[in-house]
Amino acid sequence: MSKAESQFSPVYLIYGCLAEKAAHGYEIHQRISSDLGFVWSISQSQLYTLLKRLEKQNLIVGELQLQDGRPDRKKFQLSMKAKQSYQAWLYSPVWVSMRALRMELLTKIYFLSSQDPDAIEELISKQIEKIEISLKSIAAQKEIIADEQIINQISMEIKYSQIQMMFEFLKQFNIDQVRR
Amino acid sequence: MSKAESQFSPVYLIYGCLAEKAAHGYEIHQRISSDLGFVWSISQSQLYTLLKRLEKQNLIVGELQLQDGRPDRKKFQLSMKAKQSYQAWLYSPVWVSMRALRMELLTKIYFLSSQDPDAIEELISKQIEKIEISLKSIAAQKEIIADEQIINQISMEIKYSQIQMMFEFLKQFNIDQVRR
DNA sequence: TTTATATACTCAATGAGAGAGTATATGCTC
DNA sequence: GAGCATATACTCTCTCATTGAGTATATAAA
Repeated sequence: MSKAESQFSPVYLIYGCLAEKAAHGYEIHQRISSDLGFVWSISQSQLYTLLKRLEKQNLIVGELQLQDGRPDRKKFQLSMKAKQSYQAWLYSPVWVSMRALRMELLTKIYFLSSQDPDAIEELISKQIEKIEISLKSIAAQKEIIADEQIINQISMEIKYSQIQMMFEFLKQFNIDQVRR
Repeated sequence: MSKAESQFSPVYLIYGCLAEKAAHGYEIHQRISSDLGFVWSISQSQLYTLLKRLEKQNLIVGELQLQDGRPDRKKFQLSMKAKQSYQAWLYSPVWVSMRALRMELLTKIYFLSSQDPDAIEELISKQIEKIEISLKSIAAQKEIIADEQIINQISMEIKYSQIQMMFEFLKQFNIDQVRR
């Protein structure tokens, strides 16, 4: 399980927000908290830290806006590179783990629902395929480790049931729910 | 969800190993990888970093052993304080989240199975109670957010199903499996 | 003879995440 | 009209998690 596969940092959450329109930190945080508050919980400071890092890496570009009566703020836009990596991310199914399926896949569906609702169906069917393959490989692994430490076996059993559950869930997922 | 409730760092994994006998880093890593490799994946360097931190905080005490033909090594023991916190941890049910139920609870069961197998039953029944309460509160929350962003609702739905699954799993858990 | 594996640990660097702090304006209550 | 909470907007510090690569020696396998 490589880093790229297993780790999903909130970077794409920022990209997703900025893909629709340039925004400043506070605004992004508001949106995430209200629309995805049960999927992600990201603190203000964490978000700002992340924005700074992305700006330093030239993945997003900030422009300071002076306001009076209000604190100044910095409006961010996606760089070309970030735009591309966001697009690639948005349309591809996630690595099969419960965390990714719950957090990352739902996030993709959320952004697709306002940015490209017609693509949701295909994403989900690609995801279902990927899960199917994964279930088979977990089943095979279960056989292999049948003589190992019982705790490992139980752990794998639980993992299997969870993914199976997501499999069923996605198969009967009603796309109209998330269409706007 | 406070840090203490939600975060389970591998610290207790180390405590659990050292509770049985003093050991050095390499040994601990071997044991975790083979017995709990599907539950945890912790790199060598992460383990050594952690050992250093715990030693610095006087939670474990290390003693350098010079070897010839082999690299020197450091044998660690639990401090009194760590022993107490380990005992308290070992017998209490975990915070209800999938991650904790899969990783932390199984780890407790694993250590109990060699350190105090008779206590497993009570731990599981306490855990079941705790899950029951949690399921009720999630169900109530589902009602409350029924008008919120659909993605949040779906996320909560998934969470509920997962925990329900663990609930059923624990209710029919056969303790003899893990008894030695 | 070379190469992989086992033993044992170090170091550097990045990233995640919590927590508290700063500053100003508006609205609301007593 | 005095005080107090809330909304706007962002900063700073610190700890801990995690990866990746490197060091050094001995033995077993090819």
